[in-house]
Amino acid sequence: MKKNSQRQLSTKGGDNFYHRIYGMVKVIPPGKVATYGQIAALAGSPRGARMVGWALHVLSDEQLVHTPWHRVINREGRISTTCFEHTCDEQALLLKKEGVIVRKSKGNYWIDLKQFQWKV
DNA sequence: CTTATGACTTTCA
DNA sequence: CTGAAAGCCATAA
Repeated sequence: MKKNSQRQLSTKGGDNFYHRIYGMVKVIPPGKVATYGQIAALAGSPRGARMVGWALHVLSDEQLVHTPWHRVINREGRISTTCFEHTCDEQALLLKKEGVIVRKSKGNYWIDLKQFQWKV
């Protein structure tokens, strides 16, 4: 039997930590933000930051409404992908409404993690 | 089943 | 300090 470097049967296990990620994101209080690594660590995978991004990426529009994905940002306290589409603008707006100070710098939004990073 | 890529993070030089 | 590479799990082809 070869050692599977990558899990082909990803759907195996039943309890996908995807749902855990969603739960963590939903637990983020308003006016606070969390990083992918933080959510991943809380979800049980300290290095699963990418999965957090994927998890949010695969979320349906209706799920996005129930999930404060805008409170999830990268380690720099900045929005990833250099802003996908209008989503970044919406995120910044939502965060501002919650009281989070979002600085705009050359098309990128920066958030003060020292002040707004969600701490358990 | 294998290869490649991704809303990321951390470590080494 | 900056830059490059590896690591991680899952999805797509």
